[in-house]
Amino acid sequence: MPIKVFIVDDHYMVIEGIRSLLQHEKGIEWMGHAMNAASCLGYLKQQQPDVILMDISLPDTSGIDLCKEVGGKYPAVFVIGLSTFNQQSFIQKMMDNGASGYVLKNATKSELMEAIQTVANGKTFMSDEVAQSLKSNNSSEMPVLTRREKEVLELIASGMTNNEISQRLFISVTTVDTHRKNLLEKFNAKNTASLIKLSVSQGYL
Amino acid sequence: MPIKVFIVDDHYMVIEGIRSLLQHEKGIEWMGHAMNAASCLGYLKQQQPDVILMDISLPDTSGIDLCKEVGGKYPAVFVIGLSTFNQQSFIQKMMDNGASGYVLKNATKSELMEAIQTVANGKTFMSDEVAQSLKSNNSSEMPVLTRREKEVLELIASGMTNNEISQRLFISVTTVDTHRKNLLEKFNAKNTASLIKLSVSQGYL
DNA sequence: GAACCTATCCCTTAAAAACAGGATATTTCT
DNA sequence: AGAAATATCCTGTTTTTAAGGGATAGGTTC
Repeated sequence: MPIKVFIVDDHYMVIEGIRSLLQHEKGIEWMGHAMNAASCLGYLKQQQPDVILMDISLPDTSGIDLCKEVGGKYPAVFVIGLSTFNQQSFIQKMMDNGASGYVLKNATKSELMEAIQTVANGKTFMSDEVAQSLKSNNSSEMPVLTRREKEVLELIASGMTNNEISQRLFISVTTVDTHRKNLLEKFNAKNTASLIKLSVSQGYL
Repeated sequence: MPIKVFIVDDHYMVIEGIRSLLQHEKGIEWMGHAMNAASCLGYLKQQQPDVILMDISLPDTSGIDLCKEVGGKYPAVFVIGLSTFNQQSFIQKMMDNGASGYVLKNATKSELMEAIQTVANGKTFMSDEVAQSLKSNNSSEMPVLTRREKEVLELIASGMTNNEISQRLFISVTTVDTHRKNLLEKFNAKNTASLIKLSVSQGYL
């Protein structure tokens, strides 16, 4: 029984590439593709593949959120994250949201095949490169932010002062300052400049 | 006479995708691919294609630098920038360095074909989406930074204070402050936070 | 040689952020 | 119900930035 594979990616060339790689593979049944989250969910109402290759960046919802939704509604469908970025932040988020694997877009055919087969069997697959970057950087990376902290962080990045933020959020300046203090601590940042740099590079902004 | 096309991209799936799109196209001669700048330059010593599709992010040199080098050594070879990012910063840099076109990785087959044919005729091609994002964002264009300003910008982002920067660069604190002042003005930023955010998102950091 | 850019330096003042130490509600989870 | 996490608020002090004003010297370009 062949493994049914579906792909969600907004890059036509990547879809085409994967199709050309997998189409004539034994053991793989090519189910088609979607170019955004909505059409993926629409497709899943009709048919369920065994494995979905899912880009993390999609035009409507992010692959990270889509992954969560798919996992909740269709537990039998396994998701493999697909991305250009070998960044622990994205990989971590994707796995936290129920992905069974993560493959970079520079993966070889055999790597991709291995990933699909492994995941279809209910196991977890991660290419060596990815696994390594996760290990090397899992010590103190990626703080967990509260909703409010994220909100404040975004406003800081947009150039607002504590005073302006406090007015926008209807809270006191001292509260904003506390959130700021906590953000600095969570990111282990020395000041605003490094805070913003770190949060952008880790995918928070 | 078919147009000779070569591709430089470190993503196997994209290479595969483009090959599958172009391989059987009339008027296109598929020359092969390179997965990094070095092997691209090596290939060019032997043979010159008419058009190179070039990813902006490569493992060794950036596509932006490679583009410049290719343009200098082989004026008859036209380069089309290829990227996931529809970011004015990259597009601008690529075009400044002599690219004849810019295509996103979600381009359709016909768009890609049009790009190749247009560029092979010595004209410039830009997909609508890209052209639009260039137009929409040319008001707050990319500021031109001096060497010293870039240096200071990086040190600011790393979390150093003016005092620390001045010691590192062996200049006075007031000088650092002036550079900072100029940076804020050039980026039209209100404060450090937005300065860093803008410079990261525009590819300076 | 004049105009222009770059880098350097200086001053002042007010605003903002960092740092240190709290306290008290309100959710949320167990 | 109680613990833990989250959000809120407070009072200080010290350091850092922002924003305003200028000045000088070396280099490049026209």
